[in-house]
Amino acid sequence: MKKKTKYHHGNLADALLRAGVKEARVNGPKNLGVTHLANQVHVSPMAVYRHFPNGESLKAGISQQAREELARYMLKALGQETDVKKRFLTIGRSYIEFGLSEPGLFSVAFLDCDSLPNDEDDPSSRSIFHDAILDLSNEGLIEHSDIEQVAAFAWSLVHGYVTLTSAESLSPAMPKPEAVNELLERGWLAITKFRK
Amino acid sequence: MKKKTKYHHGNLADALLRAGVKEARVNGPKNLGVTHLANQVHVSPMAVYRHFPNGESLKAGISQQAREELARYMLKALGQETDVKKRFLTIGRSYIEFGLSEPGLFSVAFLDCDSLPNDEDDPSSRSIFHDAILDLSNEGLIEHSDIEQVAAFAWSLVHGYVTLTSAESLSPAMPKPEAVNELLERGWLAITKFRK
DNA sequence: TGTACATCAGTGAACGCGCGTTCACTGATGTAC
DNA sequence: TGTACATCAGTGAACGCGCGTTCACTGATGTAC
Repeated sequence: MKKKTKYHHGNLADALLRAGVKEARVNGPKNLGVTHLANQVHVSPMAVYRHFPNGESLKAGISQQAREELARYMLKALGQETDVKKRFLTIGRSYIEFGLSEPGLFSVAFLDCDSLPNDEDDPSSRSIFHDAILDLSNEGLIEHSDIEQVAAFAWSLVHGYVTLTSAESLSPAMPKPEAVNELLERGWLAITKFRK
Repeated sequence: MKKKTKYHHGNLADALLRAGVKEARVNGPKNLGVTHLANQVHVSPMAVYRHFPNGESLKAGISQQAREELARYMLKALGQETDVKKRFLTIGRSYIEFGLSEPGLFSVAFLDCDSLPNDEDDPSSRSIFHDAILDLSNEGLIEHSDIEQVAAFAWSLVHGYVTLTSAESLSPAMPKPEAVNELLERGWLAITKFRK
């Protein structure tokens, strides 16, 4: 963090992304422009273009960072838990926890921007959901053919809950804390007990 | 629609809101600023301030319009249907239909802006959900004490589905058309069969 | 019914701002010989 | 090891733009008498 005023910054691309994530944490999607972030990093706006073709791609990079942070949070919450149901509920719960405790990051994560296709081995919340649902299928708790449907159901449920609960102005009565457990148990019921 | 160039516009507030809704339909939340909308209505920007204290409140008004349009769509889909389950599924389905067919309006509807508290008798999607769930309770299909939980569950599910499916860049594999029925049936299961 | 006048609902020019992006440039770095 | 030079990674000034908002203003409308 020392203010070494060297002419060459070192790793400006990373610094810009980190500044963007920091900004996103506080202010959400506002202020993720070229000029503002360049100022944050004490660099002239033009320097940004050495590392990103344009402002949009910088924003996309920040969004990607936010998605990875979400995924890391979920993985950390999962830990070494082996029980398949607990794993599944933890995934949902951690997704919601992250969304509610980091609303700015969460909204930036799902910003609609040109997103670089995910690096194969980067963790993504989508792949975490998917893997867990594969496990459910392997355990015989759901039909193999239901995998996609279950993924859509589970992801929709938790994503919608976060979105609506964060938009304070709109959902005066989204029940907050203990409610999450029941929400997840309901989801679990719908996922494991549904037969066409 | 005739271009009567009278000095006094007649009903500029309405015209601005309608121009905003039109813009929202096409471009979502972008371009809902004072200057742009004033241009659309062929009026000087200053004229806007005769009707709205500032740009933010104009945007809030447009958002409100969008929410009402969603609610009207849902009510129309409900029609005179009396079967309580069909009513409930129709509410979910029409919410999703609206969201997917009018992504711009939908996103503006849930824009996070200073929203005027809803007029009591304006239809709102929230109150439609709530009424239908009251019916479920009256029919004995759910516990009375579960009303809030069920509302959160149902709304989260459909809202999340729309959000994720609309964000094309992020959810390459959200299954689209027939899938909705199964999603709703799953939801119905979780709502009516869950016991604490 | 006619006129005076307050009020209402616009105009049009201007402001300062931050934005994304382009330009020609220069200081620092690394490599070839 | 020393030097010449290409390349890399920044600077700094400038551009045109649309934004929200303020100003002093004027044309149209409606009401009192």
